[in-house]
Amino acid sequence: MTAIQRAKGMQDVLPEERRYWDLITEKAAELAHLFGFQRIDLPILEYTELYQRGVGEGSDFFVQKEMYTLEESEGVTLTMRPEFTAGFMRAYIQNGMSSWPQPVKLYTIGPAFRRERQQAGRYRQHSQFNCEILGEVDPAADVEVMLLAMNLYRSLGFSGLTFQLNSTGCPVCKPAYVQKLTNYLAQHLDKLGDLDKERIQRNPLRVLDSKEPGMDVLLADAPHIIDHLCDDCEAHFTDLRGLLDALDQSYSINFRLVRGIDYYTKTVFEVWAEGIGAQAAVCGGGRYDGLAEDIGGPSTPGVGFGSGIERIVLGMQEAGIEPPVPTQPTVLVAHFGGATKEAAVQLTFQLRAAGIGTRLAFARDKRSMKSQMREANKHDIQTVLIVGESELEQASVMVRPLDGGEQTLVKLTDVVAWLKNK
RNA sequence: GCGGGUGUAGCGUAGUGGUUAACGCGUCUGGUUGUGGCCCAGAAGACCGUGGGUUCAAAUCCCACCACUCGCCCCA
Repeated sequence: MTAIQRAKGMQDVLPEERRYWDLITEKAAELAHLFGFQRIDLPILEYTELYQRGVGEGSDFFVQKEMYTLEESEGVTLTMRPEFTAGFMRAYIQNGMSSWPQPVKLYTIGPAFRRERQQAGRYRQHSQFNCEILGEVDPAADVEVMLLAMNLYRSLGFSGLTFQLNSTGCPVCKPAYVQKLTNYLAQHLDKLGDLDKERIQRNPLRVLDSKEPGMDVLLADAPHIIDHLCDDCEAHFTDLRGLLDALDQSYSINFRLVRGIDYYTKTVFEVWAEGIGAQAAVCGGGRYDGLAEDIGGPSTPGVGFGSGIERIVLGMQEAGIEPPVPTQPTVLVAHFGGATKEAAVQLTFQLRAAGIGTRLAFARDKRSMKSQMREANKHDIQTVLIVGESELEQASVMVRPLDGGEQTLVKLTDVVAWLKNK
């Protein structure tokens, strides 16, 4: 493995693609601030226990196979964050945010790591925009994070977006529902594939988002969780829908939308977009009122979402959305080496100090003017400043516009003003 | 972990058994002495993914492996 090659599942973000990231992160931060969220940054490495507890000891499947874990010292391991929510909650508890004005609304943008086979828009290192409201049970908080996500994709120019909405209940009502679902599925074992039979054992809710053929019909008649919610969850869901309706925000109740982890409660939602392969979801979120206790802290409600930047980029490219190209210098300083090079370097930094984006022609010794002009042309330079010996004798530079205009001799002391008035 | 597709210069491709592997784009240089785009010329750049095998002869046929990619599993 000595090849010069990036590690499996990793991506280089080159300038051409980076401009999508710039636009996304810029819009995300702008919206987050508009909604009253504050940015924080969390460590990439956390003690492994945080994720073990957060996700549940039973889910050791991914703990062993899909997390990057390294040994810190004897018996102590650190894990590269596979997600953000547990880290948010840890930071909330550890920094005493329960004594801040409630609720606490936070967002962050950064990388997360999962050791899985890659698919379209799904990599081992991926970046997420995450928003969380901690310490609030009001369904209006759910609406805030949902609409923040939706507004982001709208402002980026997406069309054909849909909200997928469901409730996953709570420890009061979920177990009974899971039992009802299991019973129903048990009565139709003959219509299930091997994969779904295994899912019944491991996590019956997962049968709901099975991609096996024929499941649409079978699941349509299965018990749906929203018909089996406890009073509290029912009220929360009703309130949430009422608020969305009041906002004229459309959504699809999707009874097959599930979260496999126990700390999720009540609201679960996704935003779907086209053009990102088999994974339609461009964002996933929900309420996690049980998480704080799971990781060993005081009961703290929370709701939020995470959105994969790579998937958004993919969707934008698919939709033909063009982010702006970052501004580059429009002035190039050319020279002939020796004393003219020194003068050219001085002029270049003088222009930059005056706020004029400037590119300096590099040349170890001397370089043909043709070559320097070609360089200017390739970089969409509008004006070339030629620093030659004859010009220097007059304390001037030749100002050569590339749009076909005449070149003129300008005093060194007047160059900045000349360029600014142009 | 399972399955499909693909691997020839930086990028996109041609070449399907026979001399120094081709073309386009890109890069660099030049087309007289200090001036871009277009055009012209030249140069650099590929152990044809890797390793075996078949053959007088392999980029080309066979096998294995690796990588990339898409999907399944899983999805915090």
